[in-house]
Amino acid sequence: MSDLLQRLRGRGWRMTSQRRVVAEVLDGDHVHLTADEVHARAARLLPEISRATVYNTLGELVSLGEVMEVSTDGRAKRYDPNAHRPHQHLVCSGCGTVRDVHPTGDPLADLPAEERFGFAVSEAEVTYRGLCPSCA
Amino acid sequence: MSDLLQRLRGRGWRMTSQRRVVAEVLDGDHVHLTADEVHARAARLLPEISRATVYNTLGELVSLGEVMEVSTDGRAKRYDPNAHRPHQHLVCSGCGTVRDVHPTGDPLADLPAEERFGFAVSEAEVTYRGLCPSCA
DNA sequence: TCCTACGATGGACGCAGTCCAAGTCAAGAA
DNA sequence: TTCTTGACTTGGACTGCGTCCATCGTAGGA
Repeated sequence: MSDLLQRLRGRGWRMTSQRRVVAEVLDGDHVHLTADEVHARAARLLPEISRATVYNTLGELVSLGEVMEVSTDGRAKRYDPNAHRPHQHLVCSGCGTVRDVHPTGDPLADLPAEERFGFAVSEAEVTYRGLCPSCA
Repeated sequence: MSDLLQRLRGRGWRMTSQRRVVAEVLDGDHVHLTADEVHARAARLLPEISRATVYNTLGELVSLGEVMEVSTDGRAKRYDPNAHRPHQHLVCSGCGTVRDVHPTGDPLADLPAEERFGFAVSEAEVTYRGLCPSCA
């Protein structure tokens, strides 16, 4: 059983086959899937799983901090299982694929106090855009 | 007549009352309105304007580079009339309001070649998140 | 003034996501 | 092991945001 499932059990999750399958799909390869893609992959393992359950489970994983929600364009949100190591995203303007990247430097340091307008700024999200090798 | 309308006319736009009104709404105060908000304000000036027209006009303004599309959360896109001076956005996690900010430093410089994975990276979008004074 | 191609209209449609009432079942209690 | 119960799942309806399309209207050149 994966680390993820163990952590979830430790947090008092009732372990159902649906939740196990969703966690397994996310844990698999570190791609950034949409909810529908997660549903499609989960359904290959557990044909009767419903969309609502996938949405519920993803939402719980996000609020537990186990998964990151990424909205790169105005379309479907993507789910990033790599929530424990801070990182930013590189998005292909052609095909929409998303890669994790680890820039040097802290964008928060680039925002001087007089540009914060009294906000309590807590995080900076950076999205790099460009064309991936196959789209270029 | 505003600069915006003059530029549009110079680009061969057919000047209709609908387009004039949408441009006027965006040119007004530099808030970041959703398409629906633009429609509502436009309808105060021209009651019969349709949603489709507002969406079309906003789309054209974006592709002409006169307006920026900002999607801060997974919900409705917002339209930023300040497209000529490069800037980033500061979003309140409480109420969702968006402010333009001008950070020092270039986030592109923080992404080393070995983190670009062969992508032709052309831009970096930074979203700062935090609580605004009234939400804190 | 007339013509016509570009733009506006509004209603249907599609996708992403949420909600809800009813049914199911994981896991602790006995 | 079986019972019990409340947490979880289901699927279908619904909402919000955005797009599409056939038809109608009109800006602006001839």
